[in-house]
Order: sequence, then structure tokens, then C-alpha cells
Amino acid sequence: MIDTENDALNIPEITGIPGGTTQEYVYERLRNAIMLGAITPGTSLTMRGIAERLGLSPTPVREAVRRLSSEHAIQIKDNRRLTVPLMTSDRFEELVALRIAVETHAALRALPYISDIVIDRLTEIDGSMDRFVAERDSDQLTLQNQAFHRMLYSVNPAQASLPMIESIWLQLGPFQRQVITEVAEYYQIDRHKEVLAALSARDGAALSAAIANDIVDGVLDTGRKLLAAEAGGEAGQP
Amino acid sequence: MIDTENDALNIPEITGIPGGTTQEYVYERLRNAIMLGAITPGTSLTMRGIAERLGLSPTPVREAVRRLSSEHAIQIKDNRRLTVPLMTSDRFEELVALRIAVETHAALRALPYISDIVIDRLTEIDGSMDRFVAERDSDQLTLQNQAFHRMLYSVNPAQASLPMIESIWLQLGPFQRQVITEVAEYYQIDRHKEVLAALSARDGAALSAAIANDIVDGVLDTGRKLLAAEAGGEAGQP
DNA sequence: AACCTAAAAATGTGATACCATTTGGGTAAA
DNA sequence: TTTACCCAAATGGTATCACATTTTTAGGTT
Repeated sequence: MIDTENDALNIPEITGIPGGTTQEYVYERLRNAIMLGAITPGTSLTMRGIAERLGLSPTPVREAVRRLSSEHAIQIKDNRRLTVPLMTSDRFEELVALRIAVETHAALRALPYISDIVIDRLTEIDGSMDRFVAERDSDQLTLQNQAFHRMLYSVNPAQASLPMIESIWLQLGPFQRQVITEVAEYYQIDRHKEVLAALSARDGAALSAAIANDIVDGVLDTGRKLLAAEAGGEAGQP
Repeated sequence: MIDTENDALNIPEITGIPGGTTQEYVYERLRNAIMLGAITPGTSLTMRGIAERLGLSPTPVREAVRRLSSEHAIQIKDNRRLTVPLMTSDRFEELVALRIAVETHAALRALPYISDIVIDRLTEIDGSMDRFVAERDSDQLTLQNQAFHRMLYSVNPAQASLPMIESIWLQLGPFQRQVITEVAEYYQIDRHKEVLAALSARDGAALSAAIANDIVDGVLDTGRKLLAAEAGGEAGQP
């Protein structure tokens, strides 16, 4: 019975959150597992199962699960079963549209605070992404891609939208990774370069368009293909 | 010592969440308290204090507090003290701008699904708001205003932005209520009527503008005045 | 053989107990 | 009077325990 959970939880150990609580550790570990697709959407888990698997008491696990549930990363079904929600075509389109809306907004709000130093750092991250593309390291690619966007939006000192953006990333998570894995070569048409150019020119309209293009090219198009393939090969939804 | 907490927690009893867990009850009750401004921003609370005040064990309280903390409705300071974050001018501007961005987006995504039945229901809610304006019942006014927006966005069956919108409401919460209380008469210039007109005409641009105007008139302008007054009379931030 | 039923195992939830850490206040010294 | 320090009280965190519900299994009935 718990064997299925064993399968779903063979997560790379978190490298060690320094002064964190156990509950934080569980949260980060589950979050990573979801992001990296280590928990196949649809498989059912139990809190006690996770606790036993991690050698912990149910208490901190329950808190972590509830947090993830309130971020819509985990579904608590009516019968006490936990699952990572399956992605449907409608939900996917909605999440991507929302991501574009919020991220272009965040980018525009960050633009007034952009400095050359920040542009340099962003360029650096973008450069490291090129290397990871060459090495086909999709985990690091995902990580650096997120770092790029996060740094851009965080330039705004009153930043309020980042938590929501991260929540969208999490919901799009298992998918986004799959997408990047399958079509890593796309990244050679690097939309981040357009973002950097728009930042240098302090051009809001161009920035907005570049962010939207980055999301569309990086997630939307390929995500649609994947969903279509899934629907063809195997029924994703009953 | 707990007297301060007593002061801050004289919350109207939740009218009874039917089959909910204790943790859910605490969450809803604290959430309401924050929304209605029953917890003065800045006053420090403790988990055990809240638990004792509510006659519960610390366990469900901690879970509820953590959830609220991850929604940025409660701040967990470094010294184990819980506070509702103080509103600053920058943060306020940022939250309102974000609210406009996300809510106009949500409205536009809902527009294709609008039916005459929905318009009727929205009109009904708007009518009840008029009555509450006359009665100066600002709590019900807040509630109905939220119901109006929530119903509009929920027409979209793949809705994904509502949780984020509610999170923004929560962060804006104590403030928003104060605003509505002070300037309830504003609502006679009813922007909701413009929203309804745009919906009837299935006019996206007009809808977007009407939602933005509703937020600007209802929150932004008066919120700015309030912040200015606070800054003048008493230092809100050191 | 199919279906209903009863017993047994397991699950989520909340209270309690225990521990390490922090806080606060009062005493002692300057 | 002020300042440094120390000890008791309180706090957050986790594990364990107890309980009500649910799920699963086994058995018996039609």
C-alpha cells in the first residue's frame, strides 16, 4: 500500500536548509518534489505515509501539506487522499494567461528601479542558462530560469506579486519541467535576450512584450503540444 | 499580558462553519478578524495566547496562523511574535496596482461566459449594496462588495486567479474596511453600474475600465488620504 | 457468483507532554 | 539611579497519545 507512495517520493534530498524547522523542511521537500515532477500527478498519498517515509511525526507533515494545499499545489480530496492535481487543457490555458498578466505587470512595476548592475546580474544568469542548455541539465535550467524572473521582479522594493507568481509556477510546475526537458533546444531562440534589451532601453512596451513572448514560447506552445499528445495517447481525464 | 490580546481579539463569533475542522474555524475567525480590522495592525500576539483565548489547544491555532502567514496576512517576527503587518504607502500603492492588474484580467477572462442570468444576480447584489449604504452597515457592505466581484470572476469555469485576488483583499483588508467606513457615501457614484453596463454590452474594454475605476475610486484615492492623515497625526512607521 | 454486512486496520485531527530557546523582571553591583 | 546579569516563566516546535471516521478486508447471505 505504501509502496506506491515510496515510488512517488524518491526525491533528491534537500541539500540542507540551515536553521529551518522540520515543518519548513517538509514543505520545501514536497514543493521541490512537485516542481521536479517526482510526484506523478494523480497518485494518491496520505499524510501518515509521507510522515513515515520521512521518519517524522504526522504533525509537521500536516502543516506542510496544508500550506501546499492552500497554494493549490496539492489537492485534499474528500476522502482524505492527497493528490497533485492533474493538468487539464482549460486549466493550463488559464494559468498561462494569468502568468502572463501578473508577470508583465510585475516587470513593468520593476522597470523604474532597474540599474545597470541589475542588468549585469541578469545577463550573468542568462549566460549560465546557455551553459545548462548545452549540458542538457533541465533541472538547473528550470532553477536558473526562475532565478532570472525572480531577480527581475524583486528589484521593485515594494514587491507584492512575487508570492503569487511563485504560486503559479508551482501549479504549472510538473508540466513546465516536462516542457523544458522535451524542448530544451528552444532556448536557443533566447527571449531573455529580448528582455535584457528592453531593460537596457528602459522600454516598457518592449519589456512587456518580451516577457509575454518568453512565457508563450517557453511554456504555452509546447505545453499545448504535450497536452494534445497526452489526450491522444492516453486519457488524461475521464 | 494577555489583556492586550483580549483587546485585539474581540471578534464577532463566526456564525458557524458547518462541517469544518477546528483548524478551519480558527483560520476563518482570524481571517475575519483581520478583514474587519478587529486586530489592530502592529499589536503582537502569541499562538498560545490565541489558543487560550479561544479555548483550544495550540495545535490547530498554529496551523491556521501558518496558513495566514503564508498568505502574508500575518507576520511572524523573528522573536516569535505575531503581528498584522502595518500598511505603508509604498506597499499600499503596490497592492492596489496589483489588484487592478489581476482583477481586470479576471474580469476579461470571465466575460465570454457571462449570461443574462449572471447579470441579474450581480444586479441583485448591487441592489443589496445600495440598501446597506443607506443603513451605513459597512461590514455587510464589504461582504457584498466582495461577493459581487467574486461572483463575476467565478463565472469563468477554469478560474485560477480568484485565490490570489482574495489574498490581495486580505492584505488590503483592515484598510479597505476603514476606507469604506469613512466614505460610504462614495458608493452612490456606483461604479458597479458601469460594470453591469459593460457586461450587458459584452464590451471588454469598458469592463476593464469599469473594474479599474471601481478599485481606484473605492480604495486608492481614499486610502491615500487615510495614509496621509495617519502620517500627519501619528507616525505609522518609524 | 454477486452483493450486502460486519469486523479490522488505517487515517486525519486535536489535546497533552516534553524539550530547547527566548523573554522579562527582579536582584545585585557599580 | 543606572546597568549588568541571572533565573523563573512562557513560548514555539515536535512527538506521542487518544478518539471519531473512514476505508479496506473478510465473511456470510441470497
